[in-house]
Amino acid sequence: MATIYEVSKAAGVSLATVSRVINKNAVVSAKTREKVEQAMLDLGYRPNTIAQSLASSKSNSVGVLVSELDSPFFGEMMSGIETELRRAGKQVIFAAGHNTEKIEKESIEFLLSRFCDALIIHVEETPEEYLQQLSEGKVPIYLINRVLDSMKNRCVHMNNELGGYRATKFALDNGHTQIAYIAGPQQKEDAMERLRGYQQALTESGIDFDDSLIVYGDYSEQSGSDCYKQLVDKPKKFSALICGNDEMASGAMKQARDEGVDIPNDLSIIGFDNTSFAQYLYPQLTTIDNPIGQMGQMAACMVLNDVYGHKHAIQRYFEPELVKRKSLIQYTE
Amino acid sequence: MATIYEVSKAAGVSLATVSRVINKNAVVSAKTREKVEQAMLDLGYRPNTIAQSLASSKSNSVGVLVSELDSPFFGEMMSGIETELRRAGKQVIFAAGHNTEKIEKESIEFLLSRFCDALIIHVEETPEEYLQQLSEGKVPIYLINRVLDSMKNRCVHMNNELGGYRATKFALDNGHTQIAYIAGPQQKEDAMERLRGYQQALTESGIDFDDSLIVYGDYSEQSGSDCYKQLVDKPKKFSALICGNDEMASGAMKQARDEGVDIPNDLSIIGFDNTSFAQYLYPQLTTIDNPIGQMGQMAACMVLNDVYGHKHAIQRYFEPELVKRKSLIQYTE
DNA sequence: CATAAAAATGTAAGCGCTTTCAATTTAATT
DNA sequence: AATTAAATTGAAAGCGCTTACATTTTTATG
Repeated sequence: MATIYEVSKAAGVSLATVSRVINKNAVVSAKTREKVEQAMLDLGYRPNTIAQSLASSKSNSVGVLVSELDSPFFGEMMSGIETELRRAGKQVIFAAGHNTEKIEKESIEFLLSRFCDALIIHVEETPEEYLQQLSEGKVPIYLINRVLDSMKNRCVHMNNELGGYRATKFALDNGHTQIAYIAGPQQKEDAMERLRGYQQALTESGIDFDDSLIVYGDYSEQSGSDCYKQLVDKPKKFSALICGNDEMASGAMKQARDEGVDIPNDLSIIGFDNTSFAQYLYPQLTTIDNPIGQMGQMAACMVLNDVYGHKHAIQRYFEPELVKRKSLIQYTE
Repeated sequence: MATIYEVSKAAGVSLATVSRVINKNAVVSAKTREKVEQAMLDLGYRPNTIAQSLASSKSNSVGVLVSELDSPFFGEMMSGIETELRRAGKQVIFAAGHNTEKIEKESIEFLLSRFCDALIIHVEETPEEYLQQLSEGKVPIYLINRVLDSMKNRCVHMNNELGGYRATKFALDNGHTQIAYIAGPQQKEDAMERLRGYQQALTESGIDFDDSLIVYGDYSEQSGSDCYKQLVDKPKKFSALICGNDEMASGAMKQARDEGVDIPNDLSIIGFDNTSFAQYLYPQLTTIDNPIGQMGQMAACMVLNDVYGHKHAIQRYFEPELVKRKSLIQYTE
């Protein structure tokens, strides 16, 4: 592989000049630029990124921490990030935190030890203080779906409450008034926000919401089934069921069907996230789209702007949209 | 950040000695090792991986090319690879090829330009000649689900034919004799292998297989629905349907249900791959497990052995197992 | 034209590590 | 104790690039 030295020889200029045309950061006369470019072409030269990194103390790589690599949700997020960063010639390093504080921390440290220029992270378990402390370090960190006041301009998030609201509003608009809710875990902020949206929509419609129509799962499919059972055991009836995510919606649908209820004719269901399998369910799941891919892309753009001097338009706040499919129909007595 | 130089000062030894204890590749007396280790601890020293790479011309990173980052199948594969490589402190760089020859090539070049020590790739479109040529280059490449004679010992693959055979055998064992098959695209080798397994199982059971019970899709869910329609339009009846992958199985199930057929009571269905959504389907899909996660892990182990001198046990060949769930039942007249 | 200012280019010192080869210390042997 | 072999250690030359600073060339100005 040709080195910058050979290029400089071939073009009859100095190392520094070649470096300048590579990096386009200092002015080089058109004539010499051409000579150099021709030489690079002739030699099939490609800069050694490692040497560039060492000399410039920029690794041109950004670390990304997700909970799981094999999840439709994080898949979309990774895809959004990778597309944007690769277009800019940056390298992306993914690591998985497996929803464990210890592993999340190790992953962050692994990423840092590889001299990432920035970190984009979506973590559940890492305490705020640690993030805080990290954000004061040399490497800028960007948060997805988590907002710390002290670093607001490096957080991108979605309005979960609005999502819960829109799901509920849609059920109400379709004539449902007895609407049950399977919420995510109470200690998760997003779960509580979604639930608040549900409550708000009901209140707004003048419907007293009834605590007995709310149960709490853990976002897993199994818990969706379990919660459904809890719900039907209660005296209170309902014609629509809103779930804190698509997994639980799937579990609830299965359980309901096993108990002989016809979806959507006997019961309407709405999920949340618009995970890729939502359309594989039967009936196809009406749900709230979580624009996680776009959010990932935005985080990437923020990194590109802040760290590499690009000028992308930035959006830090996203609103979830309703995706109408087949699991909810008009309420009929 | 402390450098190796400061460590050497603190320990009262030379740079070379510190380097030796870091890399554990040359003998250092116990006494000096201790001194150095203490110094590293005191200074919170961590080697600069970039400098290490430049000096050793090893980047300690391996590139991985998948078709999509947001796919359950590749998700599992990536997860298997990442787990194994990170345990070894190696960095993984993922790139997506999007099933396009051009992008696959660009991705490979991107990975190469980042000086990966090895490449693990799962590509569909890249022609054999290019892979061939690549494999003759400096950077070793490892193939998943594709076997080139010239580099057999760097390929890991699964017996697709056996998978098709086992699916079909299971249907036969459950009394089905009229078994339809929705195959993947004819130009894909794995699709044809799976189909061959189907044919072999039938032949072995003394059943003439009937070409009119075989239709070809493109592995997408939509094509599963379409193929199902084609199948029922034909005069030939069938009590079981085997699909070349889970997506098409899902499509077929949907279409069948829309036409009023009850699965599995009227029709049994088997998929292939055991994608994560297979258990979200209703009824839960009986399918053939594709151990893609393990295969990824194995590819990682091979890299670790060949490139970094580890000694992992290697398995290059995998057999797919049947996963019994609820979409196939005993045949009853 | 002479001169100063601006633009372009070159020189050379690192970036933090690995590794070859030589020098030194230690252990083994007679 | 002298000699030799083996085991440790150190010195120094890179790895391929960036960049501060110096130098040269070009352009502008009076």
